[in-house]
Amino acid sequence: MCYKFVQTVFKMDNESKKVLIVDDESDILEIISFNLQKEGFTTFTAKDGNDAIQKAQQVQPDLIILDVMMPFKNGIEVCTILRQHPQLSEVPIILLTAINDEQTHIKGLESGADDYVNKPISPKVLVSRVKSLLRRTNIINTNNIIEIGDFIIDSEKFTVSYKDEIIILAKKEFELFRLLASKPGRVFLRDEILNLVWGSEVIVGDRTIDVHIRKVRQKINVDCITTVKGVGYKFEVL
Amino acid sequence: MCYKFVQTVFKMDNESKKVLIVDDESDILEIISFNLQKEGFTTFTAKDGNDAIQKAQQVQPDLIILDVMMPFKNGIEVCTILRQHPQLSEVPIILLTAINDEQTHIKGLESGADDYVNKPISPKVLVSRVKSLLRRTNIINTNNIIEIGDFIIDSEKFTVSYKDEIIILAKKEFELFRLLASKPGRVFLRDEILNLVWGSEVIVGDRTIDVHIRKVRQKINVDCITTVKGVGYKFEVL
DNA sequence: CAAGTGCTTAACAATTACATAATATTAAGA
DNA sequence: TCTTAATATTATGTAATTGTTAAGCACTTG
Repeated sequence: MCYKFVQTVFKMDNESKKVLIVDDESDILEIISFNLQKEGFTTFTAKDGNDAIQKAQQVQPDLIILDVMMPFKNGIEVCTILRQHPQLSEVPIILLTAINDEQTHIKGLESGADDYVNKPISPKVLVSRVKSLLRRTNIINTNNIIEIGDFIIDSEKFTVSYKDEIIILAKKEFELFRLLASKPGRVFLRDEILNLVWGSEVIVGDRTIDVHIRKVRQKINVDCITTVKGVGYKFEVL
Repeated sequence: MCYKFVQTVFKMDNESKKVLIVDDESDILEIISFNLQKEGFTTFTAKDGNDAIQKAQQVQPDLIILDVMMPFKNGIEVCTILRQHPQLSEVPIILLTAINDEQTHIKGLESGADDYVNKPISPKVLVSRVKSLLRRTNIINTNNIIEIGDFIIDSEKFTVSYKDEIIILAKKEFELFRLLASKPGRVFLRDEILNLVWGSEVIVGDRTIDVHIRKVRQKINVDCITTVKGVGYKFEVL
């Protein structure tokens, strides 16, 4: 039996993704934060370039939104610095730029930004770009196929298959199964499962997990999810 | 991360990309040609609108740079004509416009241009825009023929056929279908679809995607587009 | 200018995922 | 074996998501 899996699978869906927003205007920080949180993202803010770099190191965000026009260090400078940082050089960055500012767009992309959004900001556009960029980068730099035992879990295709048979799981079921299978043998506490699949802000009853486990077990129809009473669940290949 | 990746792929790719430059001032033709060639592009030139259309048919360029102010036919007229041309309707077009000429910008985008660059031209800006636009259009496999299952999707002819039967799709329908079919099995999020088919600055209602999916399904009349609830859509050959 | 096409939206229907409640079952300690 | 806490199972209502249809608008074409 072969064990191929990736660590980044850990942070699963939007629910648990961290976004750092950097702007000197607090109104804008609020608007963006609000809209991203509404979509299940966890947000952090910084109000200038230096602050941004510090916060980025602390929280290790999954994506950074950077205003270009800022005091002390502007967005492009921050971007350049981040790209040279050992732990942050890979973080996707979206720049907020004034419309029609060609020079800035180019400098931005050259300094390593992945995308830019024009001001004035449409929250809908921004959220859409964030999701799209996260998915794009995720697909490019992580192996989204977990192969374990006779199971193949393909996040790109959103499918699970067992010995060439395709099993159709609903969104939550899929995420739950993928989480457990991402670290075979490891026990996930009920709290961990809640955080990673449902997100930290969402409050759901305890029985909800059980019910989803039940559905997965039913659909998978292979005895591979073990209950650890009083603790949680784990995935095991037989 | 994905930046580095794209960059390297690019330099290998540029060699083969053909760019047609249209302007009545020969100095400008030279400057642009020189700078694009330096980056590995193959360039062609035309000095007025009629010439442009003729050359475009001959060389089938991957991208066209069009000056707006030209004798005989201006850039916007040329753009409109190209957009109706069977083989050239999908070629990315960059307009060169006088700065601050909002009316022209608007007309330009309405006539089907993909981007515009203000005069006086900065070669660096222009080259960067060319790359960026090519990258954008490249994601969706333009200029290629996708053959998948019994489908043949021809981006040049703008046609889809299924088992020798030709299916006529409207522009958006075609682009939507092509996007899904370009990566069979892969789920495209609704946000990804919006960004890649409608463009990131456009805001359309949520039901718009559904309606287009419906139309494609109806016209295709083969069950090959699967809904993944809460996630997006995917194309699958059966 | 009438007819046609493509696109978007609104309104409503249909479907499905999900959370919860209620009850049953299991497992471990006394 | 009994007790109890934890989990399993089932059923059900509802909220969220998608499907469908038709209508309106802008633009094109004959």
